[in-house]
Amino acid sequence: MTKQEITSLLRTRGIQPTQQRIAVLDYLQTHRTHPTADTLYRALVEEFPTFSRTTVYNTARTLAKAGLIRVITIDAEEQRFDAGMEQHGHFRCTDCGSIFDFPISQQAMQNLSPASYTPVTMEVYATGVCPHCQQQ
Amino acid sequence: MTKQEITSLLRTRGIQPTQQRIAVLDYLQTHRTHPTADTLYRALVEEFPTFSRTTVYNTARTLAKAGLIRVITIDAEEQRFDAGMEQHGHFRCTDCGSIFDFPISQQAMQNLSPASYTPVTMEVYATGVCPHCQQQ
DNA sequence: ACTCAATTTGTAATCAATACAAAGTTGCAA
DNA sequence: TTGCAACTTTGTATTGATTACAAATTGAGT
Repeated sequence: MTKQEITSLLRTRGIQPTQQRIAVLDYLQTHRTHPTADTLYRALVEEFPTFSRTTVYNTARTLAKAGLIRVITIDAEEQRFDAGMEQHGHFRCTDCGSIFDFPISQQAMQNLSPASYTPVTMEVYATGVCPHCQQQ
Repeated sequence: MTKQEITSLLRTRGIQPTQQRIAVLDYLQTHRTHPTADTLYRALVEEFPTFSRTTVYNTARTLAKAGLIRVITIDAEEQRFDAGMEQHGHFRCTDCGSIFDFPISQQAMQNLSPASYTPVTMEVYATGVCPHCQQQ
């Protein structure tokens, strides 16, 4: 997605397309690494010398509320952000700490939905050792 | 589960059945309310006047490592504990903050499992407004 | 009882996240 | 363009859950 497209996307959601917001969403769309707030800050302060950690949190909350990103709490330590809005699960390696996406079929996801509630969001978190670390 | 049963359960897992550990596991098995560390502390300090918050965390980690309880991170704020080891998902109401269990069929859970990883644990978190809050 | 290791406990420290107010920016109307 | 009001960003101070740590206590085996 180009910055132009991000700008109009934000506008359609009623969010002022500020430089910082565009940069954060752009970064998350480009880097599907589920970064923490700190990682995001360190990356973007290069581009915006006055960038602030508070802005990361403010922006993330704004984008999450608008359904443009999701907040991942698979790691109890700190929250992570993901611009991948299509259906998928997250796998965290207990060895290297990396977080990987894995596909979940539409059918499998629908089967999960609890009968007595009407969930707005649904997250699937798996934990174990990733293939790479298993080889070690 | 009686305290006797909890005691031998701990023994079979190679965990010293101390008063505090028995009390924590007993509380979690009796109260399926997904309490926070603080809630657990306030409840148990009544019984053990010298009870400490640190013990809550120590004990929880020990029990979780042994597979006797699970740590729930559906709420980014603070972690919660659950002695329900059978298969189920968690629903958090964004209004009242309560967390409810909901059933997940064996089949549905197996369908989730990612092909490229071998997960050790799997959590399903749903968020929305619970029936009770929807009536308001 | 005695001893050594495991556990508990209280306090201090850590650190992610938030509160807040000042400074900066943007949109809009005249 | 100018000015104003609302919104955003930013830096600092604060909060609050969790962990580190060392002293005190408990427990198991001899």
